[in-house]
Amino acid sequence: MERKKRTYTESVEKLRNVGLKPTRQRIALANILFSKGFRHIKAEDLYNEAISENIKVSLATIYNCLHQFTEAGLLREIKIDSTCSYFDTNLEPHHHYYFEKSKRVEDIIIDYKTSTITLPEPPQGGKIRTIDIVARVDA
Amino acid sequence: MERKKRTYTESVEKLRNVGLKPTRQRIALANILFSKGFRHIKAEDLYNEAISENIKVSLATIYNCLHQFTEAGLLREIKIDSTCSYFDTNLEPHHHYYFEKSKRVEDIIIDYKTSTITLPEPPQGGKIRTIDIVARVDA
DNA sequence: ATTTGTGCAAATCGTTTGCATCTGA
DNA sequence: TCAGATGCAAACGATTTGCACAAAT
Repeated sequence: MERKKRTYTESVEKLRNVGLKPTRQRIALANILFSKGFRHIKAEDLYNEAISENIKVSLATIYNCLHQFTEAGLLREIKIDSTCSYFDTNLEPHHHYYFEKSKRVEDIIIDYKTSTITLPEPPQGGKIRTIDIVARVDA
Repeated sequence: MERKKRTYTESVEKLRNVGLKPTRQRIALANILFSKGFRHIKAEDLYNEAISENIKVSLATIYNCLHQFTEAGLLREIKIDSTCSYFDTNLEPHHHYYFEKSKRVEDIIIDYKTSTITLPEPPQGGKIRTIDIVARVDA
């Protein structure tokens, strides 16, 4: 009970900090997303999890929130599979394993002591926003 | 005329080599894909290009062929954007710039003299099939 | 002749949108 | 109060599927 209350307060704070009004649904989703370690989650999964916790929320709101959280810098969207989007709660620079059979995503922490990537300048003077590395695993 | 005929024959050969029956549509699509340098193409684009060259083909066949070509090792599918798939005619190991505004894809040839990537072992004993590197450019 | 490919239209799937209703400050 | 959030169902766009017809060997 105490723990639950603390999680709730933390979610409210987190939302306020990024300028999002702490509504029932946003608080509940933030609780799910941020209270038990790093996660890679699909909209559908988050929806099911919310429903199974008796949170009254629609799929449209799930999508809205995921995008709002991403824009606010609470999540990072990862594009791995053309059939669906994943959202990552780990904001630190890191990369991913993608298990193609189980469609699961897992973090890779690259050791930059033994890794260097040198890219040529992008043509047309654009700035590189991110570099995504995905190791696709046959499992 | 002579050049056209040679391209045609080459496409027929190429299809036979990978065990695909050289039908009108497959030959025509192979001509488009493989006769003018490396390309990154979407199903829709290939369809439009085919139509504008008066090739009688349906979108369903475009998808069939792209997948058959990919399985046969003539193309490589690249997953960059969750809204659509790209197919790359360059089979050499290389990576990509993705211009997010124009949704264009361009090759990066990484210089492995100055780049090394060391990944930890994938968990669960799966084998790494490919490593995809996408530099997302704000242009 | 027999196998294989193709076209079409309908179905599917993840995601987005429009709009009426509700909620939080 | 009242801007902003939510729910619902319908719209969407890329891709796939089922099945009758056509083409390649």
